[in-house]
Amino acid sequence: MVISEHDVPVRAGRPRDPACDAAILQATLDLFAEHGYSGVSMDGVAARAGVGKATIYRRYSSKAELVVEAVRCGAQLEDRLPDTGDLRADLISMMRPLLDRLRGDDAKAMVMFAVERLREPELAEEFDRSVIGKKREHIRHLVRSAIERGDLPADSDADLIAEAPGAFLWHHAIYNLPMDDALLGRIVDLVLPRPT
Amino acid sequence: MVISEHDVPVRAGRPRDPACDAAILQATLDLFAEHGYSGVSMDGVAARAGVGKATIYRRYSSKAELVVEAVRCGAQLEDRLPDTGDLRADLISMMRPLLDRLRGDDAKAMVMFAVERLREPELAEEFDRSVIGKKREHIRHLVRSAIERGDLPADSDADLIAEAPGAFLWHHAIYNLPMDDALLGRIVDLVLPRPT
Amino acid sequence: MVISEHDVPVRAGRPRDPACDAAILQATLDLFAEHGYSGVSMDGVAARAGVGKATIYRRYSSKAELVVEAVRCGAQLEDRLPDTGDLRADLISMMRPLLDRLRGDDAKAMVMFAVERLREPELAEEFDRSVIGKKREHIRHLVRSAIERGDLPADSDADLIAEAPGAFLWHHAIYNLPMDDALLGRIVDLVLPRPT
Amino acid sequence: MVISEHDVPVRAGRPRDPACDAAILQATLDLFAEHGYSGVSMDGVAARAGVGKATIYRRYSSKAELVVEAVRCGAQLEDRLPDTGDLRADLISMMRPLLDRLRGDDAKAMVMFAVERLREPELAEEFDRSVIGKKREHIRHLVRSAIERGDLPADSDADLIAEAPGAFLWHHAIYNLPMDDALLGRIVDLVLPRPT
DNA sequence: ACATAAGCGAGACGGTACGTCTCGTCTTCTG
DNA sequence: CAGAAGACGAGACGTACCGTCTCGCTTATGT
Repeated sequence: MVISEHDVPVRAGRPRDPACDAAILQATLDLFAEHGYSGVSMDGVAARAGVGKATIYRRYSSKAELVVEAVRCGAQLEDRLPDTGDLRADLISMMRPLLDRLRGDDAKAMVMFAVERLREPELAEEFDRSVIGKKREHIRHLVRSAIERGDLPADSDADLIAEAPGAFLWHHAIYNLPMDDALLGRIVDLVLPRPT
Repeated sequence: MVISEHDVPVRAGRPRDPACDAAILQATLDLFAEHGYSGVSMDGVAARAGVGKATIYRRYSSKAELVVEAVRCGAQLEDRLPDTGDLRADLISMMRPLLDRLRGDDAKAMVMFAVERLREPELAEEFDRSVIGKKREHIRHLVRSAIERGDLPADSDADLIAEAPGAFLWHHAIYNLPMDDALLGRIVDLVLPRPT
Repeated sequence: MVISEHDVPVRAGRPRDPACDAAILQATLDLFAEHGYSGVSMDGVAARAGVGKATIYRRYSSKAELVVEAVRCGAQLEDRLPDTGDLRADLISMMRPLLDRLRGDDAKAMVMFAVERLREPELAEEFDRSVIGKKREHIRHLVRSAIERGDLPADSDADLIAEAPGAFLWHHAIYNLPMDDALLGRIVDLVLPRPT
Repeated sequence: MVISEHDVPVRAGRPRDPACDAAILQATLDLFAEHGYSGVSMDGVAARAGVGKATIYRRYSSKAELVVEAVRCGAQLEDRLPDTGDLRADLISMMRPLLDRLRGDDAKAMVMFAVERLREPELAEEFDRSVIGKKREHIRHLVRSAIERGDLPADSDADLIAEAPGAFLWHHAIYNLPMDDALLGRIVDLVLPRPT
């Protein structure tokens, strides 16, 4: 029996040092958190990571790409998709992790990531498909289920409701509007009919 | 006899050349639309406008300020702030120009501006103060008036309603969701109680 | 009467700062003398001269060009061309300044200059015509005069004798052979018949 | 039983590949002739020779050493050192190969090598020790022998005569002076007393 | 009427970051 | 173990840009 040798192409030469990967990303995240995007300099990252500049450019072809990747990796964007039958609760529990991140230390990083998403079409597609898309589709599914159950009027605008969580949370994050815990409730109150 | 010394301060010496103002802003807008914020360079603007750099810095104290002003002026963001007493109509009429621009040829520039706003903290403050702030405040005023008139329940979330137009429109623009004329109606339908 | 305004083209803009010219050349010479060609770095020159790198590159398009020019200017290559009727004395007095320079602190710089001469054909022509050429031609003239006077045999190889001073001195300098005062006498003794 | 451990040290393991030696030197010479010393890069040599960089550094400890060796081997600078008892003939026969090379296709490489020798101190030492030194010393030996034989006056300047061939030939090559066959005779005629 | 204050085009200046390149070493895998 | 491939730390190179600063000239005002 032959093991498929195409899966890992067995690259010749010395393999990339994983410790460098980590050091670079960590240094980038640190500098980014401390001084913002323009405060990240390649020489700075290299120095802080104890790494040559070439070692960075071997992995990322530009500062923008480096920062995006650092943030993406640093902020593990994987969420659960709940479906309990209680639309309000499901929506709130889906919004919660995003709210937390947009409120925490990673906020800048998150926003930065959203920014680069727009500058790199490929990144956008990948991101939308794998992260945003699923959540949006799941919310649409939840809303339609609620309509079928009779919890929501038949003429509810499922599509627009599905956009509301992302739209409001990002909007608040971007414009530095208050991001307290009550916000989630206010959002569902606004876009869903009050339960009688 | 009264000398109006406040209106136009009657500066001595040669007055600023209005043609320069126009040339500078136009060159800035062109470069911004073509290459984004970082593609705008002061030397580039000066060259394209046929103007010395000092002439630019005499008007704007930094690149961020210049770009903000250029986009603001170029996109005519000084919209009318209607107050007819019909909240639905007022909201729709306030959203219309933004929708049109986000749909039109300037869409790219608008989105890029929003993007760059996030990359450069200096840009963000400028933008928020001069562009966003007034509209948001006006919508809040409209909603509160509607509540006072009894057109809206007393417990309506005026603040959140005021965010809805911007939040949804930008969200749709950024994620390439449909931007048809019906969108405006759907938004107000979602966040305002249906008129009985 | 109209002064011809074409002579000095009245360049627009701020004129180059002569203090920078001086500072740059001096810093270059210093570093070159201390650490050799590879010890000259553009950042180092800039720092030592208290000048931005752009200010250097505005004047010299590369490190090589900068160093050549620094050496050329620093080592004022203008010599007298004596003609006393005493060939031995004339030759020695023509060799003396070159010997001194090749022996002194500028030695490295001189050699360096000779090197760059070979790398840049244009520089070579200019140099040969204005500096080397004249001296070589003058020596040929002196030798021919000596032959006419009968101080030298009629079949003397004037051309080769004219090369001897340069050939030997540079050879000694390049190969770190002794450059004492006696050398000049030894050279003329070798290539000129001993006076009886 | 005696094991000859001195002649070929009988190294354990795989022996060095002679094909690598050749490929490395050839690639180095090619690059050197085409782009000069600074145009030779270790990565470039490795790529062109189809060889790993370690394979080069196992043979030569630095770029300077590699280039020196390449030029020395390529130009076959290990000339014979004749000693026939006829000083004129010996000198001419020692100059001949250098003249030929300085006239031939390798002229550029030779001159460039001499040039680069001066730019990189490391190069200079290598070159002088291994190439120049031996020949100079041999000529000195020949001249002293001629003096002992009485073919040359006792007060002849052996050291300076020993420099003449190199000094004049390189001087002519560098300054594009005529390099015809007669040159060799003219040089010995100038620095050696005519045979009566 | 003419000095003076300011605007203007051009471009030099100090500083800083970028992205590329090379050197000489180190690390892996294959023959 | 040699060799091919190539990653690694260090650091110089030459470019681009920012925001400031001179130049020499032009244009209004105000006395």
